[in-house]
This record gives sequence, structure tokens and C-alpha cells, in this order.
Amino acid sequence: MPELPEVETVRRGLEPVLDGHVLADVVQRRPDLRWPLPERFAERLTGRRVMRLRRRSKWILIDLEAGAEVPETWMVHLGMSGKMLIDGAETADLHHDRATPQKHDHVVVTTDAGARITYNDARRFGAMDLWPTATLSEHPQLATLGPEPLGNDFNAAVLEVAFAGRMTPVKAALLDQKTVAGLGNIYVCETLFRSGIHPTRMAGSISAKRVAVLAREIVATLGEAIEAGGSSLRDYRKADGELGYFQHAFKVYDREEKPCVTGDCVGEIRRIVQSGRSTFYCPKCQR
DNA sequence: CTCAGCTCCTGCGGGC
DNA sequence: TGCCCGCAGGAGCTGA
Repeated sequence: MPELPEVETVRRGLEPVLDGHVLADVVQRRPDLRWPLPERFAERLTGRRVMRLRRRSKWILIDLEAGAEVPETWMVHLGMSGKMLIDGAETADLHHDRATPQKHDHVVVTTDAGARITYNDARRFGAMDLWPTATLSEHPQLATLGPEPLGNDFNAAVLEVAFAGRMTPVKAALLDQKTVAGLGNIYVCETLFRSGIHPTRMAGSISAKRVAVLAREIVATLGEAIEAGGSSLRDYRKADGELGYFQHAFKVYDREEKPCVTGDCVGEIRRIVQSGRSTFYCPKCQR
């Protein structure tokens, strides 16, 4: 499910319950997610204080105070179906209640303030790791990532260089986390639509001017989605304690055969499959 | 090296 | 109602 905006929303939702708090109790309910969890995972998290929550691409990075060892970072990737659910002392009004674990609840953390954070992941494409904070950028999953689209290292020129010579559809190039980090299937479709670029166009063949539009739309689209996530976060307690899922109106994603939303466009959204994944686009607006 | 296709896993919705 | 199929927001691996 989650792409960069959803992951950022989850990070922001976790912040008030985790930041500055001690992980008083950690329960690991199976040995692996996508990969085996690190040795003595629960034991190594237990008793450590959270110093900061960061995000890199689709990874949530939870910096921990040094325990018996050096400062380490608890890394969390939600994969396709990973969810973070919060309940406990401060959310006793929730009908959502994890007192007894439910199906696919894999990791359960209780803080010193009595908040309970449950990681639930049906498809188990998610991942967790524990890595020294000082060398985090060398972690195998982080080392190859491209620039953070909402960071200072991303702009039109950078995207142009990344596209240069790429004889692959721009859709695939944008899904490649080495090009830009954090985009997934939905936001690639949306940004290409907003940029008027056809998804099958070869990345290396797009003019500098149009790459600049694309870079700008990537930043704008992600920013707006995070904003939408933030507003949903403010009343997530009314829902079910599940972080990161929010209503967002997509212009093309999952709108096959629906009318194009562009003002005077009479076209309808089309769905094609590119490298095994659905692409949605307007054949009239995107060239 | 680059790229397309397959793969992991479970759940859900549509068609019959 | 139940069964079967295709599909799902990620991304690593394989082999051409």
C-alpha cells in the first residue's frame, strides 16, 4: 500500500507516541517478515529510548539511544500491506483494541507511557532491521536509493541526468528507486498525468523542458498528498487507530474507463500493463 | 550494465 | 453460498 506520503503520514502518527519514550516491552510473534528479523530483535529493542523518528524513501527510521551497544536505528518498511496500529492508555476510547493479538500482528511494542504499537502485515512484504545509526546510509537497502524527492538533492537537472540514455519507459524509470526514492505505482501514474507525459515514452527521450515539469509535479503531488495525510491524521482516532490510510482523490489511478478530469478533455482513462503492473493514463492529455 | 519477467505472501472482489 | 481467478499501493532476483 504505502508510498512516500503514506509512510510519512505513519511516521508523523508514530512520533507523539514514540518520540522520547522508552520501548518498555517488545513482542516478536514470528521469526521473519520479508526477511528474517535480526538476531535477538525484541531483546535488543527492549528498554531503549527513542531519540528521533526519520524517514528515508519508504523506510521509517527510528533512532534509539545506545543501550549496552552503540546507538542503533530500528528500520521499518511497510511493504504492500504493512500497517501500524496504535492503542493503549491514551486511546482507550478506541473500539480498535489489540489487547489480544489479531491475525498477522507480527510485532507489538508497548512504551513506558502504556501506548501499544502493533505492526500488522498480511502479505509480509514488509521488513524490519536494526542497524548502527552512524552508518545507516551504508545499509544495503538504503545505499542504492536515489535522491529524496522532497529533499534538497532533487531537482529538474538531477532528474534529467537520471533519465539520460535510459531506454526504458518513463513509468518504469520512475518506479526504480534509484532514479527517485519513494514513488510507487499510484504516484508515478499521477505525476505523469499531471505532467502530460505518456507512460510508455522512453525516459531518455523526454525534453529537458518536460523533465523539468515532471520534477516539479513530483514535488507538488507528494507534498499535497502528505498534506492530505496530515489532515486525516488529526482525527485518526475517530477511525480505528490505523495510521497512514487516508482518502485521497486520484486523477487517473484506478479510474479505468472513467472520464478524464482535465477541463475540456473528452477522453477516458485507459489502463495498460507495464512490467507486470497497471498503468493508468489519459491517452489525450499524455503524449 | 540494463531491462523485462517472475517471485514472495495473503486477502478481496467479481464472475460463474 | 462457494469456488476460482485476477489483482493488489514493493522490490529483489534471475537470465537474456
